[in-house]
Amino acid sequence: MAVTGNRRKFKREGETARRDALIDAALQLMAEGGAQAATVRAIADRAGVTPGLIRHYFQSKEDLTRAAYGTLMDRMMAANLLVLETSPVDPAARLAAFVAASLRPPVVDAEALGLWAAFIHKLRIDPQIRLAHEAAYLAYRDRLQLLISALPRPADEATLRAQAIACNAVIDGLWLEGSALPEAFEPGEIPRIGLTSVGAILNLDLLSHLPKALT
Amino acid sequence: MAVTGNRRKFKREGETARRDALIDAALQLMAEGGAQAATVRAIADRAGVTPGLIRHYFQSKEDLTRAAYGTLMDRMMAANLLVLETSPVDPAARLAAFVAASLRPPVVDAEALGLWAAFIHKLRIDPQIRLAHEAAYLAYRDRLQLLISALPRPADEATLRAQAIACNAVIDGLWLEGSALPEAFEPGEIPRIGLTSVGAILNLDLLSHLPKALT
DNA sequence: CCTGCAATTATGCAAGCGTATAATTAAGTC
DNA sequence: GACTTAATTATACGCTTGCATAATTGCAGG
Repeated sequence: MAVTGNRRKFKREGETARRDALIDAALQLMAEGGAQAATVRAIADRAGVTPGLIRHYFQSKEDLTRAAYGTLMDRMMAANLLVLETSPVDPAARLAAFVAASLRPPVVDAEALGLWAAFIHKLRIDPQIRLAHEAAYLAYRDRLQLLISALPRPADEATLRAQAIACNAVIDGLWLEGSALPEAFEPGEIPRIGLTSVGAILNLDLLSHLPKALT
Repeated sequence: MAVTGNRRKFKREGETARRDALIDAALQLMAEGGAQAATVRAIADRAGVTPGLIRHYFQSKEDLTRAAYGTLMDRMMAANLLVLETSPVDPAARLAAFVAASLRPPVVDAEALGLWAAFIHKLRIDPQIRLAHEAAYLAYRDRLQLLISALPRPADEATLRAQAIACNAVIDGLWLEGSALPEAFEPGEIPRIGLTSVGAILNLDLLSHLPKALT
């Protein structure tokens, strides 16, 4: 990297910029090569700094990892909200758009799956990460349940919960398989099956309610 | 471990026994702590041997890892077959039993999920592991499709495929969430929702066809 | 009994890991 | 422009990793 003489020149950046850069680098590396690829040296290298700087902004590598997971969850949550903001008002169409968006790139993506897998075993060990994961999962499911409850029809709380869990499961399962084995599916097959299945679970036709974003 | 004097006594075992022991140890460790926990020393320690022996039975640690994944896939496949052998003859009841078995311990289990996650990123890198994964996934899905096609009703190939993918996705999604966050669900809720959802996708009542293995 | 061979252990090495600490330097302040 | 301070780099330490190699030892066939 940029070295003149034998000591590296550098520019001072704001704290948040550097923290973000380090977190980004860590997430990228974990997505590409799992947790083992995100070493302090590799992270620093990708962020364009030297390893020691990590310890200046984070108490430990574990601390950086936790911060990275939090950032990841925040981003996913924000992406979901964005989809809802730019989606129709008709309840069925809203739900269809939400489901379809969850079953396409960049959500369905091999690296996204890799990133998720890299954190899985930390869930069981680190209570802080576990809490963040639980909150994110429930937030997504609750959003789904809200979309379902907005449909024009009667529904009690218990079936709403069960339907939200079921729809969430279809989406997660398709996300998982589509990300792990993209070539095992035809183009557009995953969103289509997702809409059909969610529709079957909720007993309504979602495919016809999807805006022209479909292919 | 058992040491007398300063050199460790040992017993000679058959080749397959030692290989199995090493593979078992590797899988256990990966399930508990991810790929990073399965070091050659930890594996050898759990298998009750010294690290050097690994290189006597496997060309490298990567070689052992590949063998471990193959063994894992074989076991899962065998477990699925066993469920089918001890299940009823009525098509709907058979399908119900198969689905329910996939949504209970020991299939739904935090360590099983951890094991799966530990291999995920190797899928993208190692073609051998990727092929094994693809074969196992398609085998499971084909089995599911066969169970669906045995149901007493007309169905063309295309809808059969779509339904198999959808049912597989529900099962995978519920497996994933039930394994990652067991306390987010009531006892028995996951198999019940699984049967209901698969039933909704296939347009039939599976819950009433389940043998008394339900709780 | 003993002899030979393969299974197993012991030892060591080079590389990479996370972390601690000291030396530098960019940039704001007066 | 000297002075200060925090951001950044440089260096080093102890530990762990996968792997290679040499030294042992259990065990089967004479």
